[in-house]
Amino acid sequence: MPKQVDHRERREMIARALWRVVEQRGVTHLTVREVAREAGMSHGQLQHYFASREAMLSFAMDFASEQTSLRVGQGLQQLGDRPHPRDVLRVMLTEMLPLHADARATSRMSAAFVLEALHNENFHARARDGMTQGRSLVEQLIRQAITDGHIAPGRDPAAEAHLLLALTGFTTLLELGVIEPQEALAAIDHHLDRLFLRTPED
Amino acid sequence: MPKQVDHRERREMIARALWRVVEQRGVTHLTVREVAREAGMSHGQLQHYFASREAMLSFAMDFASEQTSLRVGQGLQQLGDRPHPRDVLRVMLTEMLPLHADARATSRMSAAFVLEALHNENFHARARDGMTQGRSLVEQLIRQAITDGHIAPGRDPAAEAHLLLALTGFTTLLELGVIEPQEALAAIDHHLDRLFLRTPED
DNA sequence: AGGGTTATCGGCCAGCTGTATTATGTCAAC
DNA sequence: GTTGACATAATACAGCTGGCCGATAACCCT
Repeated sequence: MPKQVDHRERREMIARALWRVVEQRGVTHLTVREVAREAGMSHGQLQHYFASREAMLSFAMDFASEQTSLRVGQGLQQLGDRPHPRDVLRVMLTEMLPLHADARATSRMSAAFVLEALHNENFHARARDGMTQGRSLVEQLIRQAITDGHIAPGRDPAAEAHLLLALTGFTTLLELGVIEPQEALAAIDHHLDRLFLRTPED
Repeated sequence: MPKQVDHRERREMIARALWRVVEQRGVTHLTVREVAREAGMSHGQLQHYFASREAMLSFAMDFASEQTSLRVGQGLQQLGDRPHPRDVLRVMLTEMLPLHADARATSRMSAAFVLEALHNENFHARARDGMTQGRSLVEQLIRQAITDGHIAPGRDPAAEAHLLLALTGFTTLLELGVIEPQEALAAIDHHLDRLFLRTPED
């Protein structure tokens, strides 16, 4: 029944199957055949949508980034107009940590991707650029917050941005069950509480 | 010339070869044959020292933990008697981050190990226990520092311990070249500066 | 209605994987 | 000097890997 098919949609479907394989069975089981099985198709069919394993991985990773950005965007939208920068940072952090099913899938993809990126020039550049962009974003947000009087002027925007990004280190602790989600959230709130000044309008 | 051979020594030599493979070529190239080649022996010989691939990985990981602990211990020794808890935490953090060759090797091993541990019950328990132990250590250190007046009594020891452990998240930023080592160190010092009180005897 | 495109399937391949087995060489003890 | 344990090497093997190709079928357009 080969109707005309939406390739983009099919690829996303395959990418989600790939995420499930990574999440449920681990990177070592990330093979073309296994992904095809998870997606409910033959590996011949899968090759019709991805010419190579690398192309499949590449798409799945980009898609994971997109979906994470999307979740962050949705979280920000719920904060309404002119949200407090503290809440903005909190949304960004919590959506990047494996605190719920969607985030866990993309988080594991990201971890596996980074590990491979260290020995793949193509992947490396993209991972690096993505993170550098995030770093600039956070730093700019902090600068603005200082200007707006939400953060003490003495704080170093670069160092504070680095510290916030480093908090993605909670990922490992959460995944291994060393700490519970609410403990991670409490620690993040502690950190943000000390970063931001208590201003009257809050 | 099969003299009597120190098995432990041989295994450590193989483990270091395994680290080099992981560091230089990536986890995907972590195969019995590749490790044997890196160690300069036939894969038949390697099998004489490790009955299975899993046994080899297991040993290499334990050995990485040991060596990391050793480096931390050496760093602490250089601080002399009764070191300031701030310096103790700084040594622990800096030895866990990929800031020099030895640390980078064990750090990458650890990252690969965690990723696999999520789907291997044996590995999972050991990774979890190791981190839980580290968590307790840091938390106890903070409690003592509060008692000794180095940290404000209002601080939550658990949350502060979690934040410090989360700073291992610098690993990813460093490995990808998003930030430079001195930037990570500066951020860590910023954090420690705010955690500890300035006491007269310092 | 028919020709061209697209979709799907199944099997094939060379290469690599971890493991098991066998053969050969080398030492120490009796 | 023979025996037995140990060390090393080489090979065999079944299974899986990613990539490739041909067959078949379903659709679209003219």
